[in-house]
Amino acid sequence: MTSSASDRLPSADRQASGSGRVTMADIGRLAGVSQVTVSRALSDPSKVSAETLQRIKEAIRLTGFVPNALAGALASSKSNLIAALVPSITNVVYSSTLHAFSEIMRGHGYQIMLSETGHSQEREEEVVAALLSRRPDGMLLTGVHHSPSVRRMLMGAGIPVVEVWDVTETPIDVCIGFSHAAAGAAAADFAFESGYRRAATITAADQRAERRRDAFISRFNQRGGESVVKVDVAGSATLKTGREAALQLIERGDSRGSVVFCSSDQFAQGILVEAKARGVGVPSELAVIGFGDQEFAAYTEPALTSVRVDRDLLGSAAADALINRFKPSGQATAPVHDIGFEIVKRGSA
Amino acid sequence: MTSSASDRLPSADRQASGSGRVTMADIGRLAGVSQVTVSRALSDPSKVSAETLQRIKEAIRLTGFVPNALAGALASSKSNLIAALVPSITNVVYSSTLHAFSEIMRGHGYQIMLSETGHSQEREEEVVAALLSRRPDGMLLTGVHHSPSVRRMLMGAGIPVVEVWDVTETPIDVCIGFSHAAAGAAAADFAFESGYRRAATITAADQRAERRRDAFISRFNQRGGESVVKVDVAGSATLKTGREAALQLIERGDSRGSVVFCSSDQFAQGILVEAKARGVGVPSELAVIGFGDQEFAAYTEPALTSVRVDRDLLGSAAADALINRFKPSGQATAPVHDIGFEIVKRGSA
DNA sequence: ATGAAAGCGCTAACAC
DNA sequence: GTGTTAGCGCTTTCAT
Repeated sequence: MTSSASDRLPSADRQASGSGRVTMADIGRLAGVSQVTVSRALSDPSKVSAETLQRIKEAIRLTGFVPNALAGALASSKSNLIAALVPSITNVVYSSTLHAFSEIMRGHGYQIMLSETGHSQEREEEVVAALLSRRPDGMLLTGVHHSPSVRRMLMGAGIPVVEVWDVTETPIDVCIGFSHAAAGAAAADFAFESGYRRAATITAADQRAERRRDAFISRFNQRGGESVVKVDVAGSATLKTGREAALQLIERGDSRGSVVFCSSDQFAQGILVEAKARGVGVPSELAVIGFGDQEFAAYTEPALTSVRVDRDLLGSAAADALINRFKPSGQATAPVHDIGFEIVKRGSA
Repeated sequence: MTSSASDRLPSADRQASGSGRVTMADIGRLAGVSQVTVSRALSDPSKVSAETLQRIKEAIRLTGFVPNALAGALASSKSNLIAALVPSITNVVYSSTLHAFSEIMRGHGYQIMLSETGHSQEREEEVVAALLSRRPDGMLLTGVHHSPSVRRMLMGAGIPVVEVWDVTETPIDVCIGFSHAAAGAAAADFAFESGYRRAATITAADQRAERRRDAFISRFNQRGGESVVKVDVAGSATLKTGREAALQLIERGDSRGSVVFCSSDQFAQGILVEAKARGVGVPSELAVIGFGDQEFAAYTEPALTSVRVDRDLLGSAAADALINRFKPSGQATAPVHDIGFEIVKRGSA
């Protein structure tokens, strides 16, 4: 009987009105109560008598009612929506942070609105404006370099904002990351102390990668290393471009004994492959330092020496910071949280 | 004067009211027009006189007004929100489809609400319900196997739904993908015709991968190949687990001359690395077929033979299908679109 | 425990 | 070209 009743519902017809049309008022009518009571039953069942609750639940089941969160958000000024901006979701480095972030936010009842900025500030401006119109309760930003306009919009929005993957003296609100300059310098120290006196860099078109590169070069020179060979790659880091860059280096002829500081493990793996294909020994003839310590880094041959960053922690700490800001007690979060990094020594350097 | 005026705005104070409090009515007051005129100026400037438009724009600039899309959506029953569900965003295979999809949707003014299902049907149910309450104008689903409850909710919602990465006789609405059974069988044909008579599979815990595996085995046997060695990996496909699986195969001793059909290029790369580390020749002693033809597949040593699927096309075709359904003329889209696949022969098999 | 009224900030008719 | 009047479907506040 129950199933046959629900089978007859008009909502089974997808091009027809559908459950989108059922409102709390309708449920109330079916359950013999007012619309507010339905609202209460859903937001805090303890405020409603057991029998009423039963009838309401039954009516919801029968109609396939789905509450309209848009209306709820408008009335309560709480959207339960979080906007998240990443340079690119196809880059594991960012998507893993996003994953960790959204898992936690989801657990607290928040939905994620995602947008990619593609490393472009203009794009970020458009996207931030569009997202803010959706009245998110909070926002996740990647990086700390934003246009004045973006900063203004965000400050004006009056919502918690977390910037990840970098640190700065002037966060918009909360900021969780590490110093890319420090990472580059640490890599240079590591290289120098491992005995290398010649070095090269392979860097993708990413602001943060460029800061690591610059810090690496400056520190390496400062400690007395030879002048560093700089290879900049236009797009993003791939195994392919890594191989090409490696080839460039190898063909220069003067790369023997160099250590190559890569802006990502993809590049580093490319060097490994190209070196193996050309019979160049790693690390004996060419040493490699990756960045990101991606999942595969420990399993290449030789295993990659890489700069490890806890990408998941970046995401989960960002989520925790937001959640914390939502509490009335909020504000307790430190404005800047440096999670640091670690150089993981393996076989490649 | 202009800048000093805006500098004094309360919206510059982030913990204060912020721009979130400015409404169209406020803008109207400042510009000396009614609220509706402001609404018109924003949605269709041609409906408003040039001078009025100017004053409205100025007022918006001064206040940092950001329209409330929540209210707009409620009033117009058009949210400009699209819900997208993927098993995992850290898997490039899915994130690239999502990327292509969201680029196009963004170009048409739609925002993406993202959720991960982690290959779990229960999880998908929760997530679909939560997302539907946000009244998205359309939804992207990965895969075609959904619980009855999900199908019911979606049919009831009366919005366009695109299922990607698979095909089925019974799509919820529109479906764009390819037959995994056909892909597995094609790989078996390829292997057999390449002369291999022994085979193995390495498969991650993914429904679609399992269907490819089963079809591979059944076709390989059917054509007279030896019984296929099946290695199933619990989690997702990584270089690490690929190496481990390869080791398992190699240590069995009877793998010489086998071809291994992998559920992803990550696995395939793992086999390559492990084989090289153990001095096992590829493809002479062990041949490898990957799946996905990821960016790196062409640049490993040897380059990977893999089943190529146009992941971007999957995303962009899905977006086009939705956009098309939104047009009054809509419905013209074919319910099922099989984009096929292609076996790319390289060095590994 | 439940209801009535007001209103969130917009868009959609319909006037003029 | 612009204003007025009604809602959209909820939550909030105040009664009862």
